[in-house]
Amino acid sequence: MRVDLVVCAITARALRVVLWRREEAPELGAWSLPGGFVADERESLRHAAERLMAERTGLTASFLEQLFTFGDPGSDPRGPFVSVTYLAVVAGAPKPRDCEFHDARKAPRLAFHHGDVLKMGVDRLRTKTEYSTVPLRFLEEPFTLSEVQNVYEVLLQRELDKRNFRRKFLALDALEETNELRREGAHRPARLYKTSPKKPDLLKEKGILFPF
Amino acid sequence: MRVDLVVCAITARALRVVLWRREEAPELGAWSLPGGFVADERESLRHAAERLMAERTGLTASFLEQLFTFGDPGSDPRGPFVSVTYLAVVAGAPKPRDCEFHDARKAPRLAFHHGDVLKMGVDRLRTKTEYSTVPLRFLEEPFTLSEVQNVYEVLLQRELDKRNFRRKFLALDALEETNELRREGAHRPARLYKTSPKKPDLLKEKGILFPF
DNA sequence: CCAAAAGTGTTGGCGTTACACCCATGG
DNA sequence: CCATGGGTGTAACGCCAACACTTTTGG
Repeated sequence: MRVDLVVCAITARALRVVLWRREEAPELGAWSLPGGFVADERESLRHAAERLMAERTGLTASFLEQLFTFGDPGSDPRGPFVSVTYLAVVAGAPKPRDCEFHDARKAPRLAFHHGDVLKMGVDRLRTKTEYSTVPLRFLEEPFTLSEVQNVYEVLLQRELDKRNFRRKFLALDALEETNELRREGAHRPARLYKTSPKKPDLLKEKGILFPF
Repeated sequence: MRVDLVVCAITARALRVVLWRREEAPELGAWSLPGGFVADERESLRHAAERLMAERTGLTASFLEQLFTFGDPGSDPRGPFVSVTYLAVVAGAPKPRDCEFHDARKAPRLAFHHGDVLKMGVDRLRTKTEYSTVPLRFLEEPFTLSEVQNVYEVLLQRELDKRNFRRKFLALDALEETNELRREGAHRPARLYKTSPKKPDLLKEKGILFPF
């Protein structure tokens, strides 16, 4: 049983995913997603996902969620594998080890079923952006509201109105104001925020969403 | 590798799920979900789900979707299984073979992790009710608008306004009007509808949802 | 004093909700 | 003619989207 990962980060106003160049046949030299095998019958799937993420990329996920389980034996030339896929979000702009971040919209053709997995991961992320605070996981704490808005704009692929975004996002009550300011560059310093400790990602309470 | 099923139907204004009484240890006599093992490495997960559904309940799903893959070896006393779970919807009010429909809100305690699976299935169904036409799969075609409204009311667990429901649901353009009428009982006959052939279940087009 | 990003309120339009009566039929 | 569920339109309200200027800082 395999675990395959869609590992996402946001840098330079674009969504990036970790790709990996295959070093053996079949599809030698093709791009693929990082992944590997569950160690043995005693390892949980989630543990395998965390372990493989560390082993393959050297990164730690700030959000990790099961995506889908592919179990169509004929679809992989390497053998009749079941592939459990995970979506991972990484905070900040780290450097992965032994692999590269690619712009999610300009990803090359991927080996095996990995193109489908990537699409499913990115779609899920974009959908969640509309009704959850998962996008906050792309940021290192503390962060500014402008940084939050930037993450949402990248994921939703459109610009948002600053005043509306701030009013609406603060109303979610998902953030905690700090007294610190970030001063950088020749302009007014920005107030810093942290995620509120005991708030879930889901916003089903009031059907709150982001249809700006 | 196991496949376990949450099989749902709606009868007598309540959501029902198929439960199965275990006939062997451990948990002999306890209620559980229908399921079984994937036949061999050549059988796809979806095929296994369809096959086990037929074998265990004698029913055919009008909607079948993968739910989640449970892979925590310590959680099942029978062994270190991976359990791929599916959500199934059955149209009409059929009689399952060798098992029983229970009211989803009054389900007894279930064996193993099946309580979690049931909750996950019912939650998913209720969530999908708000932004998809999956609930139509509970109906045999052709159906009346009142029957559609009844299904949505059962799933959303509240009453909906008849005029608003009709206007909004017809605007989805997910139904096809037929010229037939259903005449039953001492009242005006109801117009019959079918699902529109080429409409997807998802209504992401216009962010349409059901916050009545 | 200039540039650059942070921060802040109000209004009009549209979509949602609330609401009551007539219609067609069988018995 | 009576009971039963089918079928239909409008008006008030609230929420969403659009919009521009002041503040604070570094250089």
